[in-house]
Amino acid sequence: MSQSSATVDKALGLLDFFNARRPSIGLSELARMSGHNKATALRFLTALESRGFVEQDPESKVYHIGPAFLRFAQLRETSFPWALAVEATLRQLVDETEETSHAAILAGHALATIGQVESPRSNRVILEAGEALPLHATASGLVFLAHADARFVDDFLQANLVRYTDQTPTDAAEIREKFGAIREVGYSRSSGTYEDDVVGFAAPYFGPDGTIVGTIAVALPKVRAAEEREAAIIASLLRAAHKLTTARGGQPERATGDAGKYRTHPKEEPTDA
Amino acid sequence: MSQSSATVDKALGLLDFFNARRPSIGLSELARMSGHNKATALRFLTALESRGFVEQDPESKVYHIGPAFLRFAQLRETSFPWALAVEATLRQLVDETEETSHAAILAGHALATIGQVESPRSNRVILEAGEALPLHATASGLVFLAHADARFVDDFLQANLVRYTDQTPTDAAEIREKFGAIREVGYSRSSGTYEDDVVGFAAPYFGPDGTIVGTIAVALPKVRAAEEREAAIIASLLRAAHKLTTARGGQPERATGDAGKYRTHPKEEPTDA
DNA sequence: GCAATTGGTTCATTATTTGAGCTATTGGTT
DNA sequence: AACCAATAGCTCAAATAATGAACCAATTGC
Repeated sequence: MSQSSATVDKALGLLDFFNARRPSIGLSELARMSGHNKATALRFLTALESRGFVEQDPESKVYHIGPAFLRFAQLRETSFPWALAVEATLRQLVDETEETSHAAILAGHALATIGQVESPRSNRVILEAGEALPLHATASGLVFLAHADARFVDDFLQANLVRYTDQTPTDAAEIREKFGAIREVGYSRSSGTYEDDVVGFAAPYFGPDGTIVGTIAVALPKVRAAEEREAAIIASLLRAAHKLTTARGGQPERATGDAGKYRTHPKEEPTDA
Repeated sequence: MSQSSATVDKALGLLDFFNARRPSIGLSELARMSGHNKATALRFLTALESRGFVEQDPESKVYHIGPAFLRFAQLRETSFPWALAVEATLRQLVDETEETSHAAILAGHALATIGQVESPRSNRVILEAGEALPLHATASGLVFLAHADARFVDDFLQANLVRYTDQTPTDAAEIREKFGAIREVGYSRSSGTYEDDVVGFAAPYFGPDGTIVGTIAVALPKVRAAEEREAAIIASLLRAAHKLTTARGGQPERATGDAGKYRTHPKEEPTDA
């Protein structure tokens, strides 16, 4: 097994408890949420704070996401200016579909939203900015898994699959069954698996070597998901995904693409042979 | 001394080795740069990677800043939407001065650039995006120190002060001497202390409780720093800083998110009384 | 072919993290 | 005012996790 610092991982894990609905968290609360001892949580927070990854309000003592992220996000954008190109594509996709669209790439074991453009309609789906999308409960996640390397999928599916709604699939085998069809048609559709009353479509875009890079998706209120609209949305979506693939010099999918570092078939047989 | 996890701090410190000039680093190289053992560096990188803080190119094996930063930067911006307002102010400042301007806030023990607008002139100063500005060697840093809490200043000045150019002040006492004058006039000027041939002006902006939040600055090639231009630039700069200060007074939501825990004037006298 | 890189792994030694329990402070209730 | 229940933060012995020298295996340049 590949090594990894447990302490560092735990500390970084604290950051995942912050989200748009909960931008500020106190020490005891965070310790309770994360299951760590208060002293431990404090030590982590202090370390994170000294590097600007969290910030503490001097009055209320609560912690929130720090300014260092602005710095590194800038850095990443200048080195690999994706988000901007993605933004343009999303905008066009919204023009065509009139529904909220977003793009994501893999960050750890969930998808990180790297851009979002909202529908012009008043009744629209809104993603929380900076939200981490669960792989098994969203159209984006499923389409990603369907194109990801087998080992990555195995790793992920054996973890606990959170049930967000009655529709959320939590059985690994059941999820695997969808992959074939998704790869076949080039997109995935999900309905109410993450949020009730929301339908999502997602398609993958690929890197130069045919590996999946990320996903682009359209989300709309279930009430607007009439059949003929869906066809049009899917057409636009696939066009947008193709655009992202080629914009990066990517190749439209190899038979079984792999996700990042996870090779489909390593030279040696995997450990558990 | 306040506690903090040494391991976590070391791991996070690795990220500081990435910058615009060096967006990708290999394992051995990073181990050498950071002074850590290869095995240690690898464990840290693996932990960072699993959370999306770094990303590894599957071909070349080099590491670079990961996508998680895009996610958290979005999150921070929605909770504390600064960068956008700052951007507008910067743009106006560049309109008036025709010189590159930028704004920063404290992130750990350096200033994080949260926005930059470049001069329209062909010979202009360009900041590396996502650069961390050293507190002792830049106009922004000095003006920040001049308004920061005494304890914070003590902490910082007793660390090693890197010499970037012949002009870089590295003597703590010498640096302290400037603070009075800076507070007096409301801005700081530096010339060639970080980069040769660059002159910088910086002014502070404050939170609702009078603590310093961040700095706004103008940087120009030394050859253009004629006296009458300087006066105009300073006037514009102070106006811009004032705008940022007042703009934050009418912030919706609770007035959180200031430059860390350091009060300008603590109730008690600082430690070295 | 050889030499010098690289990324990644192993395992005994060592230093670090850990957490129950402590203090101090704040805010709300009677 | 006294009291209670939260909070943030600190201490120190016990347990655990980090560490690093030596070791592969694979490239790369000669």
